[in-house]
Amino acid sequence: MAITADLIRGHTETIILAHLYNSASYGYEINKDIFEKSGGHYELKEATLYGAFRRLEEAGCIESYWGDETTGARRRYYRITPRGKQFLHDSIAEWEDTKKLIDILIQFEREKE
Amino acid sequence: MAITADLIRGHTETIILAHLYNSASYGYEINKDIFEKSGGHYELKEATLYGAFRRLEEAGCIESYWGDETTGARRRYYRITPRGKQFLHDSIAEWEDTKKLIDILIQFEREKE
DNA sequence: TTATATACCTTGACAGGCGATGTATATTGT
DNA sequence: ACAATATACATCGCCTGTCAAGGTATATAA
Repeated sequence: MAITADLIRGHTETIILAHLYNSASYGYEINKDIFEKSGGHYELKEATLYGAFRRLEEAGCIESYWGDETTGARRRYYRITPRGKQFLHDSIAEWEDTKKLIDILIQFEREKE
Repeated sequence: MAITADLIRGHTETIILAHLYNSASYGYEINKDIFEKSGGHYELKEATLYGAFRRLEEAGCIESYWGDETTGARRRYYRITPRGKQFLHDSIAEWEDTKKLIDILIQFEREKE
């Protein structure tokens, strides 16, 4: 039942912050980048994406502003804040710890053959 | 905000199945094992544990039976089924994929210094 | 003029995890 | 004798992140 998407739960914000680290971007583009970066294996659902933006902005990890496009659909850009960078560093450190922990916990003694 | 426990979400069933792979056990003991195996860094909450047992049993991944203790509190033992072993193998394969995917998605271009 | 791509956003439901609480038995300390 | 602790089970209601579905609007290609 559990598909990959289920295991990514909790990493959405980290993924977004990593994409914003060096340049501001907007929802649609971020999601396309993630899709390509994942080799077409993963893509955020829009509701998940915008939910994460809201939480990150409330937490002061990102700031948003409207782009000045004169043509095409309007875009809301997001830029990462110093707090967001700190949060990203902490999240990645936590991920490294969690990875090790899960690897230990799912070890099992294989039956002798 | 996201603490380690949040990132373990979705792995509870895999962790339990790994612990049951070679020998049946019961809730309290499994949780103690996990606590020790994690070096005291992680422990399942009881509600989480028993909820996972229920789901795993409904899915046919484990079977339960009462122990025959003549003293002390009764124990409900769980043993893994062939279906559970299959599920475990699949979950671990999925975890390996997910690990790689997340590692790719949280990469970011570090600023030049 | 219809479809597709770009781009935003919200609502309601679901599922896993958690805090709190409850039950019962056995052992250890005072 | 009594309290505290450890063992061992289980449930209830809440919280939170995710998702399916739906909605709005602009520009371009068929």
